[in-house]
Amino acid sequence: MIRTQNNTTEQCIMEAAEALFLDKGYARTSTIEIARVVGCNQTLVHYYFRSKENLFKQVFENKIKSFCFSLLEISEEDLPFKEKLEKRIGNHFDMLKVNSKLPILLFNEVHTNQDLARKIFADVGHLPLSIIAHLQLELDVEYENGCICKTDAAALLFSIFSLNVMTFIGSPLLRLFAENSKEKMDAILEQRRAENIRLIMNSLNP
Amino acid sequence: MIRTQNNTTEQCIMEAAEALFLDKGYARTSTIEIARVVGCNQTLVHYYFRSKENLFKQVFENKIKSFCFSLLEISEEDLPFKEKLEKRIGNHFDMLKVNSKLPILLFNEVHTNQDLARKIFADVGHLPLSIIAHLQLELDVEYENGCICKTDAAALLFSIFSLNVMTFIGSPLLRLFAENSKEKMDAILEQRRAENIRLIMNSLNP
DNA sequence: TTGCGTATTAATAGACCTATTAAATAGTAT
DNA sequence: ATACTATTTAATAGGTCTATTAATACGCAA
Repeated sequence: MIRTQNNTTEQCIMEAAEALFLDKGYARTSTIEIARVVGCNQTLVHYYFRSKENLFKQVFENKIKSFCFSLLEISEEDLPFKEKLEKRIGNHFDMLKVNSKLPILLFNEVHTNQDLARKIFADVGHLPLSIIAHLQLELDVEYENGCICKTDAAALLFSIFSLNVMTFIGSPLLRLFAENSKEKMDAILEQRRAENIRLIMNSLNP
Repeated sequence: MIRTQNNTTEQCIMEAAEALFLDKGYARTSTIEIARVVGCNQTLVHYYFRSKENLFKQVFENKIKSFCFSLLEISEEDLPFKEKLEKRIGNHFDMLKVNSKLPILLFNEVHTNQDLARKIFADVGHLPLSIIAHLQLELDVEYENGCICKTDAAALLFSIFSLNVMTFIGSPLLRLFAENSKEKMDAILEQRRAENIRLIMNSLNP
């Protein structure tokens, strides 16, 4: 058995599985291939994780949580509302940048594999409506003070989510403009980050 | 053989294939299942289309073209720039609404099945940069006239694309708010349509 | 060393999938 | 009817996949 790290076999399997699932999706990734990457027998994948589905759930459980809630987390800092929001949008973008292949994977499973999706998101639980309500309160205060226009919290969050997530789901399109240069691609992503923030902040103007 | 329409078998296969591909993705759809839906022998799928890949390409060839270029088509009407743009965003949204499952299917294939993606998009050809350049000219004129802020055409198109497409890729999220009511879901989509237009038009303000 | 639990392997059952082949049937023109 | 073509079917080769089973190697405590 050849291991890439000095990790346990179990960890190696999870790492290989994560990379392959992100690259090729759930359906196109086989336990045999995961084992091949790790350099172990395919039986071990089932020995440690019992089933492919279970492996998937264990690998992405935490990532899914942070993916779902990263936009909703309340920042601790006591900054003016608009600065806090700008930071929040940027943080969300940055989180996506280090998990750039996660959105398409998750949304594809949700759309095409309802069964798996239900099992996965059962653990994640329901949307924390209280947090959205909290943001709504903040927005209402800003509105009363004439700082922003009347704004629906859920709609605002979905707009932020759309712009940020689509940057990475649509990355093949952006790559057409990057001409295979990693530097150009990074520059384009930076532009998108700034543009997404600008678009949202602009939309709040009274 | 049971046919749902008085179409030819070939058409029935294409229709069933389209529905199944959109529902379950390429990898999870089998030619056997397509045949089962049509009510014919699985061999017929290969008789008419030679391979699953070929069937996929034939089924989606036209839809892919319109998906790629719908945002780029130049409207014939001679309206003021801003009205033309508003219409364009709305038209793009409406096109997506009647093909709501197409975006996740296509982006998933592009991300997870480079091979198929290359074959598909070879036919679609390259981005018509000339059209983007044409939009840039219009934007520059508007800017000179002080009607809008300095705006990059490609960035603007990507923002519109992001907001509109993500409405449908992210529809499972929106559904959480619709509480299984078709009417509520339609209302939410209408809100998103208006909100996407508002966001983009707002972003152009000088 | 023996014994025992853990880790690993080979072998394989049982499904399902794509694609091909050869044969049967339906349809149509002569 | 006959012959020819188009359509449809059954059978199956050949592949891959998930998961299980039984056997082997390893590590370590007694």
